[in-house]
Amino acid sequence: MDNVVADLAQDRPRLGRSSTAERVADILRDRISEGFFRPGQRLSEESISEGLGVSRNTLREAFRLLGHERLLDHKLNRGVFVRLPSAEDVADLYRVRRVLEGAAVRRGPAPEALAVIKEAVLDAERAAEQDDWQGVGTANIRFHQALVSLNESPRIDEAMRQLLAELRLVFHVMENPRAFHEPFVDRNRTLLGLLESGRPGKAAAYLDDYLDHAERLLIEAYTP
Amino acid sequence: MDNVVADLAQDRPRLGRSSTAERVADILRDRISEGFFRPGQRLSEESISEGLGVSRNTLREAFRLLGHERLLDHKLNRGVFVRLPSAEDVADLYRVRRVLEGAAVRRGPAPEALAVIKEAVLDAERAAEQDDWQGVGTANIRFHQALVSLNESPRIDEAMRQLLAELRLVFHVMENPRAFHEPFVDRNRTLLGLLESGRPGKAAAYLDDYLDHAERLLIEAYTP
DNA sequence: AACATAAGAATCGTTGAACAATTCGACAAG
DNA sequence: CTTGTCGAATTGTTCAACGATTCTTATGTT
Repeated sequence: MDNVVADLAQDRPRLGRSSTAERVADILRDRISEGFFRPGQRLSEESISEGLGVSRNTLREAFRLLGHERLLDHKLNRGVFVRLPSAEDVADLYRVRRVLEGAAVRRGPAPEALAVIKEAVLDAERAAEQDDWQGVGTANIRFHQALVSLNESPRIDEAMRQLLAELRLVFHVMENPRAFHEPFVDRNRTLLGLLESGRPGKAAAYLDDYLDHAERLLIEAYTP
Repeated sequence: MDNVVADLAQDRPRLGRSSTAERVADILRDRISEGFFRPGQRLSEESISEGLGVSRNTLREAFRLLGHERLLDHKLNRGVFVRLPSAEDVADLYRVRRVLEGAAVRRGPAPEALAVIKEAVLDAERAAEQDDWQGVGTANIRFHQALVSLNESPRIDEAMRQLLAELRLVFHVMENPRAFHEPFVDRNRTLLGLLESGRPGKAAAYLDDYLDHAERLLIEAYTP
């Protein structure tokens, strides 16, 4: 019985998990992430509150939440816009990635975490074989999220989630995001191998080169 | 003329920089940081909105902002409380510090950034001589903020600001926060020396030990 | 006396309307 | 072509109201 109680305690955070504003934020976050709302687009309070059937006040609370996640840009008296990251933003996002992912691989893999990473690599390879580049993209995101989870820090996991959501904004203004993901299917496989072989230094060096490559490719293809 | 326009563009972010909700959030953030509102305390919407002369809706927007900074805890239908970090939170904060500060020292110092760090060390030493432990605390915070700035990443700077604000919550529920800061005046000096001598590896190792020490001390003295 | 239950008060969540403040485009004047 | 002015549209903020939820207190039962 104690086991049951302990297990249930895990779900406790999900209990408070519902206010209209937060649910609205969830919806908008999904819409932005899937590209329904394009970067740079203005989100009208009136039309969206009417469309979702919530009051303007509630919608504004949701806007604040997403603004803090850097998905929306709140300009005083002018409204909220889907964030359009600058080239400088992209550079900074990769600075953060180098720090977070670098620390992760240097730390070395924990057994279960490594299984999740391997799964992401396999998913990416399967999707690539079927020319499903959308699938490759999401698998790639899962890969890096799992990589960062090696730090075993909830706050770092959360920061990485936000970072990747922001990066997705960049992909949405690129011409052909598919071609961009292509070379990294193999590189993920290689990085996984280095992790398994237990050579943190080697893996970290490879990761640095990996991220340099990705950033360069992204900046080139990026037209803000 | 083009120069003038380019220069002015720098100030553009400051233009949007004021809405009542944000100013309210600034006030509350200061009050929390200085300990006027204690961790665990509930902040009544009615009394605070009346006290500040703003409407409940505006106050709630401010609450959302601080909630996202982990300074407030928003419990559905029960109100907002000043966050009271758990021991697990403290452990996680130090995990993040190890990553962010570790990456900073490994990267090695830039000349001007090093000047800011040195200034913080001197401030701490001066304050310590006068038994001004409040001053030592703020100087110590400046030291670590400057340290992290070696990463040259606005997002990491921002994350560190939030982290330190959260850590201040912990200090506010400790019995004697002064004694806690005392041993680190010297350690900051030592770490600075290692940075100047240009041995990133040595500095990183020392920092790890530094943070282990600080975390242990903090956990011991912490009564949540 | 201990406990469960139920009524009541207090507070939050959300809405809708209202008005002031600000932005933006159009158009007229210099 | 630049500058000033007007007006429509949108945001910023407030206010009042009501249902929903939590907390408190009183009541009754064993």
